[in-house]
Amino acid sequence: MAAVPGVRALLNLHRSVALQCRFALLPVQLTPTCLPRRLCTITPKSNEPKPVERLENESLLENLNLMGVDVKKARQRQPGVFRKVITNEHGLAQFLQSKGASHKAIASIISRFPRAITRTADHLEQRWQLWRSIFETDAEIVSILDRSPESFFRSSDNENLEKNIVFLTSLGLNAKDLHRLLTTAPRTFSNSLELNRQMVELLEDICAELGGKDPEKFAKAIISRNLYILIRSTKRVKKNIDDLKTSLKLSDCELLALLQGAGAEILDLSNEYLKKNFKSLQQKMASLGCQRSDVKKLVLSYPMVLYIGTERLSTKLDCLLKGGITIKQILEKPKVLDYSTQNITGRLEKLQSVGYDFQESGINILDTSRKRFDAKMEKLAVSSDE
DNA sequence: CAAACCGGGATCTGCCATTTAA
DNA sequence: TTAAATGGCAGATCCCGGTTTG
Repeated sequence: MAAVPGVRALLNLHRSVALQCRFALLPVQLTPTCLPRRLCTITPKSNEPKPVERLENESLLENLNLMGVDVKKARQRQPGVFRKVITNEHGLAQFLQSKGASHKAIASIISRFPRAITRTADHLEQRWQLWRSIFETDAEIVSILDRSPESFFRSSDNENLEKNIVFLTSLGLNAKDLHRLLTTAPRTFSNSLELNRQMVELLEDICAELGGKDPEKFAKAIISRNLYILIRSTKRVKKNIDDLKTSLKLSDCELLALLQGAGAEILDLSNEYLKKNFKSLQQKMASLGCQRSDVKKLVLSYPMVLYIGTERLSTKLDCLLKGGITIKQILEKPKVLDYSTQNITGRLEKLQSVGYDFQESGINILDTSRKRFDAKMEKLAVSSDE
């Protein structure tokens, strides 16, 4: 508002004074802080009060406070930043502002990832341009920074970022895939090229081991189906694949199909979670009189069932069964499990009120969008009136 | 035409531990 | 030795609608 330019002028003034002070103090400060430390290493007396080694940069603290940064939180995250002699908080703020970030967003970004203020203007511009090679607008980038400042700022290696983009493109991911990837899992692009490469190699190796003919295509398929895969550890992904294979007793061929299909989404579950969910799924199914083969069939046709937590899955199934649907029907049309228990419950009630017969009409009606469901309900209501 | 099939979109960071660099 | 860089982890679905099929 009206006050903003005034404040900024004040900040700039303050900044230039502060800089002068810092430079003026620099040679003077270095001597006394270094000297006692050296003495200490020669005669270490642990009981003596340690000389304060490096003080926090006072003008920096003041600047950040004025900018609305949550200094306490920031200090807790990255204390080292606060002892730096030269920082670029104003440069960063101006930069982000020029890209359309609000003051509030900027403060929040620095609060959550203080090291951002150590980046130079040139560096920032370069990194931004690299991101812009994937995004259409600055606004998209701003919203991601606001969501996850760490993804953008954690690495200062722009060259590595560039190599990642080249690498991912070389996998056959197109512009749209890259866009989705950077939007969804921005951390991927701050990974070292090596780390990303290792995951891709793991996937390709697995494909080859299972007798797949096109490992590159396989890796690409998994990445585009599971955008989080590259921010998982190879250890985790490998273990999940092994576990799936053994617990379901899958043939190579079945596993291959599962992984490059809907199963890709399941790979980034934590190892424990996957195991636990599989176990409880099996128990639940057994208690409903199902065979092992039923469980296998269910997982193969609808892998996301393993994504559902023990408790939730149990209540969801019970809710369906209580509504007059058989487990056999669920096995045939597992996608009904996609919907929330609340949603299912509501629909079951409505359907019951018009006397819908699941045995006769099937349960597909549960697996449909709200709009379509409501439209259908209206027709049913009319016909049941007559 | 309605029903069934099928894939996609939203979302997923913020912290801790270890290694590397200065 | 400190700070920076990097790797890793836990957490835990739901919904929509274009297209094909019958």
